[in-house]
Amino acid sequence: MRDRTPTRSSHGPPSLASSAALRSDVHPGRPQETHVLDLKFIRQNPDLVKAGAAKKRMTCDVDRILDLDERKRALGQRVDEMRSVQKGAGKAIAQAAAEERPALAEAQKTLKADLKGAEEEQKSIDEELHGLLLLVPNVPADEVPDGADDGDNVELRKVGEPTSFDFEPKSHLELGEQHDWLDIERGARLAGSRNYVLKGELSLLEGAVMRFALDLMVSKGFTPLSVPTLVRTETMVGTGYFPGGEDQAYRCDERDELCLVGTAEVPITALHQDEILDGASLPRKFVALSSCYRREAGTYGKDTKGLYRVHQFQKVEQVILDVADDANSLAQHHAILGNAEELLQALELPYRVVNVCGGDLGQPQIQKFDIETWMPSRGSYGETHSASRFHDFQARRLNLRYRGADGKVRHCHTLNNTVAASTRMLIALLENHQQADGSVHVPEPLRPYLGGRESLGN
RNA sequence: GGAGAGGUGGCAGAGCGGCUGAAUGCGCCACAUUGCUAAUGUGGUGUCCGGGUAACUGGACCGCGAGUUCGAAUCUCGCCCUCUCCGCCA
Repeated sequence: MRDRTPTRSSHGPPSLASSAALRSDVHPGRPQETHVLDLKFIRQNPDLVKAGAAKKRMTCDVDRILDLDERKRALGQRVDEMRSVQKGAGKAIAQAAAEERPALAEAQKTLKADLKGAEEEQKSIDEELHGLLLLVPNVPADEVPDGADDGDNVELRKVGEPTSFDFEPKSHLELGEQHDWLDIERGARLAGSRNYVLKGELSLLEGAVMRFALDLMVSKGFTPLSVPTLVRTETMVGTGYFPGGEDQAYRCDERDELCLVGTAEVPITALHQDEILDGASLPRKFVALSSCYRREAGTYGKDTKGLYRVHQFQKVEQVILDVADDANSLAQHHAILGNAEELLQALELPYRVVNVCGGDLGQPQIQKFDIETWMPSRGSYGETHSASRFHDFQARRLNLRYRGADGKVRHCHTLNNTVAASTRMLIALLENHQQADGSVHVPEPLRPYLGGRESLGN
């Protein structure tokens, strides 16, 4: 018996999706069992898991899981015993005189057949159990407010006031047109709807924001990374996006079992999968700039205008891998939230922070804070950042562990937050910093990245 | 894409059908010893599942999966990955 860290954990997304397609055959190089979750926790706290799912407005068949678990363990004992007998007999045969061997070997055959039958039963139980476990939602933290959808998210604070203008403000689309900064039509011609081309100063501004965000995080001790954005299906499962999020990801065809990531969170968090890190090396803080790809399936007719909802954008993402300590993780959660707030304040943008309610939470997170930045053309705050805390959910799936000072091996805790997502930052910058003549004020920290320019479009 | 080689414990590296969960070295831990450091000696040192309060104990794991066999790290097949050479290419 080992480590019984009394922590929660779990797995899997809400929609049933194609979990069949995600089975062992798609997980090369790793034993199927490893990224399955903490069955022990579910066994010991079934009601907590059920209540957690209910809070997230999700369903999961805990009773079926417990039933399978019990059968699995009983069967496991039987199989272990049979194998023990088989091993003993095998050794006896090895030592027996040559002429006695055929008879002894013959006697082993029935045991072998029984064993095989039991193993097959074991396998089918494992498969069903594994599939169900992948779908168990992580138990939300106590700090998560109750609620059904984003309308029930709780505002924690508002920083700055919605920008007021003494002229009729333009939308980022209008500004883009005025300065020939944005070509939506040709973007669509090149790549379909929800695609765009940034031109001239706007393209430079994008680069400036991304670089500023990256430098800000590096100055805070985060290690910059350049990571693959095309990853294995396995990596998507490990980070909790699959099963359930298949429709949101672009996938390569059968020649390459790869997916385009929707965020650098995926490759960064999975960087140390299957490793046992030295606890003294934690926390590991990473930041990466990457392209992000989102299919936006099921959003037809929603946010169809402009840069708000697009298929591809650039994003600087921060990720922390840390020890399994709830209080510490909560503190880190607030820290990464603070990092993003610092960026918004430096860019002189008004925003608010909300504590996402249970019903608006995904299956992997135990808590999420969203930052919404004021967007004049929407007349409201629009989501620009999302800070998530996962407990050991992702680490379990990724088999990401560390050895603590006490010598014990535990799963890490993982957290991540946006630092800056290009398109939504551009909307906020353009619209909040526009002047009466259509020029755009450049916040001080961005100027070094724009050759010292104090404003664009003039 | 073509041709070879290979994937074994934290690392290096043996093993090539039973006595191997795995030699040996390094690293690490403990104890001993030397006036500190270094050196030396002895012992220990993987992960996962299950049973037991515990000491302890059954089983699995030598890239992954399937197969042959009474028995596989060792043989066969499929897959993944790495390295070298050639070709192609930003």
